[in-house]
Amino acid sequence: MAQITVTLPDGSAKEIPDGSTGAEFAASIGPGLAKAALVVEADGHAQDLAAPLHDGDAVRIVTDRDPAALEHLRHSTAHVLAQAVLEMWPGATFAGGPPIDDGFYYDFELPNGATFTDADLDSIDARMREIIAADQPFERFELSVDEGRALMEAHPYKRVFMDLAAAGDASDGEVDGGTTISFYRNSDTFVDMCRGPHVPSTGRLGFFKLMRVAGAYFRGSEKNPMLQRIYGTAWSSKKELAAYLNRLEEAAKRDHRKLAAELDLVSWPEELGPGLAVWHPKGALIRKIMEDYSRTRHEHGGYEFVFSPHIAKSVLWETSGHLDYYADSMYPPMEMDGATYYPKPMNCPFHVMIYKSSQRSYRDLPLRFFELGAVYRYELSGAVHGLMRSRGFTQDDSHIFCTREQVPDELASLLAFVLDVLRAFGFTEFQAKLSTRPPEKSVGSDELWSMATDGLRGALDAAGLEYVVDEGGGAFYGPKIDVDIRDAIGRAWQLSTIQLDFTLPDRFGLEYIAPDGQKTPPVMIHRALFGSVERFFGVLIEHYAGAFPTWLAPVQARILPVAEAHHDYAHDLAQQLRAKGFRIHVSDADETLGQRIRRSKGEKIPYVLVVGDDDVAAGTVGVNPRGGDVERNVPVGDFVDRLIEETSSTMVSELPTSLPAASA
RNA sequence: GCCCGGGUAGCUCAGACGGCAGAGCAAUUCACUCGUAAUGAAUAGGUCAGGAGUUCGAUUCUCCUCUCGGGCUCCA
Repeated sequence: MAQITVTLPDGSAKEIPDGSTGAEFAASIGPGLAKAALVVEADGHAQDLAAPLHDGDAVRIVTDRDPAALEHLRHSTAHVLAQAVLEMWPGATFAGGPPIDDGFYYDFELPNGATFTDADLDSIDARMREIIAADQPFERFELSVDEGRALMEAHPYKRVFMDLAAAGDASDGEVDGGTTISFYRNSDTFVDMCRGPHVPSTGRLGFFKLMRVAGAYFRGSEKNPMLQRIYGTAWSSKKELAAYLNRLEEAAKRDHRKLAAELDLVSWPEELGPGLAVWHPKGALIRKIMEDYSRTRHEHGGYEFVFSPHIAKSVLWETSGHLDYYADSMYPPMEMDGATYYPKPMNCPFHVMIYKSSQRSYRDLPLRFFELGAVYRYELSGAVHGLMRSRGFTQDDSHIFCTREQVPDELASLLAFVLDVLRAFGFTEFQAKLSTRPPEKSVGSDELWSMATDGLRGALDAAGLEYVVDEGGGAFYGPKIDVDIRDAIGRAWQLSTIQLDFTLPDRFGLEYIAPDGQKTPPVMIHRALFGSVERFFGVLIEHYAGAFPTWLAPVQARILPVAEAHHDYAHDLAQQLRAKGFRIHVSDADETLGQRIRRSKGEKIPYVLVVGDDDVAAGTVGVNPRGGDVERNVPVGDFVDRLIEETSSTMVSELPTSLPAASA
């Protein structure tokens, strides 16, 4: 038999018989590897072990320890899910079922519009485990598009995928080339069109859990029928599965809606309506600290504070373009004195009005307006989510008006400013996203859009921030940079946004007098740093699991007198600490010491101070720090130093008095 | 808005083939005055989300509405 030559990852060449499959190749390397092998990569394309290798392939064996293997495993588990459902619901059809972060899903349509229930998940799970126990091998084969259509005659959604593939649209995947379609069969009763690769057989699977059922539009469009989606998670070991489920529990404990109630921060009374919150004293105090810090930083960073009303006449929103492009998200209008008023969904047009209020010169620029502006957006009822997504929220909104020449420096210093403030709140990891012109619903010339997009790209490069590009994800008036932060348990949250806008200045006829005496349109930069004060607060709650750092904690220390004899000392000490600017509470309630400590710990107060006979005599305190060991007989002065040290970096007197980079 | 699942005391949750609603914590009162995560006793607290229907009788069954959660879509 003729030999072919393949290249191994270490660069060495190996001769194997022509027609050898990946499995035979793996066996020729070593029996241990053959056992661990899931798929091979030939010329960068993962293929399953049953497929033949070709002469000249650069071959790599993917084992179950390889990150890519997890995807194969999840994809294979999705097939097992589909097999189980199709067997259990005769007449059911299926659409797409890809691997995703942490697991997989599969979309189905059940006969007569039937739906899944949670109880179904249990029986589907049981059937899936039977399929896995049967250790069915995954077998790959290829058909032409016509043959494929015939094979999938009972499954219209699959035929849509095939039609898309035949039309050259590979975005829906599961296709080889476009003329030929690959299929995977793992039993007499189940075949799925699929790009693969898969694990060699279903016996390799098993560490999975079906998580939930959900509705999902076919191909993600509201215009398409809604299918029944089943989500699952899958891992390569029992330990990893358990760790994942544990992570979910951990995240649930941090849920800001739960902690907001437990810590008495915010609530959502039914009487107000969905997505509308009231702030309780402790939540409001933290918010005030956040806002004060933000205001001070902005003041030092060369911003000027402005204010604007909550409603404005329709002409403003017509000029801005919001009524043309954003009306779906706006609250309905109010008729008054023969005019039509809308609650504001954005602050921008008001700041534009302030710019327009006088003749501007290039000497005035850049102008940086800042406002904590409440906006109202009619979010779909199914979209509201605690503080993260509400119908009324406060943007820490800034609009910068500058010349085209100033844009690069301004953007660069802006990004640096944003990251610096986020770091002060304890975030250290960032991920940026550059969003470009939307395919529909946008204004402005191509030339302006590409100039604006290049400007943002330059700022990202200057900041040395890694970014991904979201094609078509921009606002209707311009491209944008979004900055995601990563929280303490690794989740990403979208917060800051920087949007470049050549359009609004044009629509409102903004201008400044350039050095040459010509009237010139300024460039406008929209920027939110927290994004929304509400969402940022929600993220902070989850990031810190409610245990706010001392500078943000609503109560920084609670003093507990051991007995009545120590009450005076406790209150004197509290006055002394308050005089230094700290937030101190005394609990001399008629409760045992243990009870009061327990309550204080539940409130996640940074320091519990216990004072008794020893302390009254020596001028000391017993310090019980959050998450630390008790220290007895600490001199009061030492404790004050500790508080000062923990809070000084965010105290107003210590804040930077200029922008952190460029443009000074 | 669409699909699925919930809503019982301030909170966490039991409960009932349809027959006067239950616990723990919290609250209030009394006693206890206490050195590092729950002192004891007593009291009060609910139109079982709202409305309609079926029924002798509905918190329980059916329908509608509101609302919350998980998704889809969207988004700061």
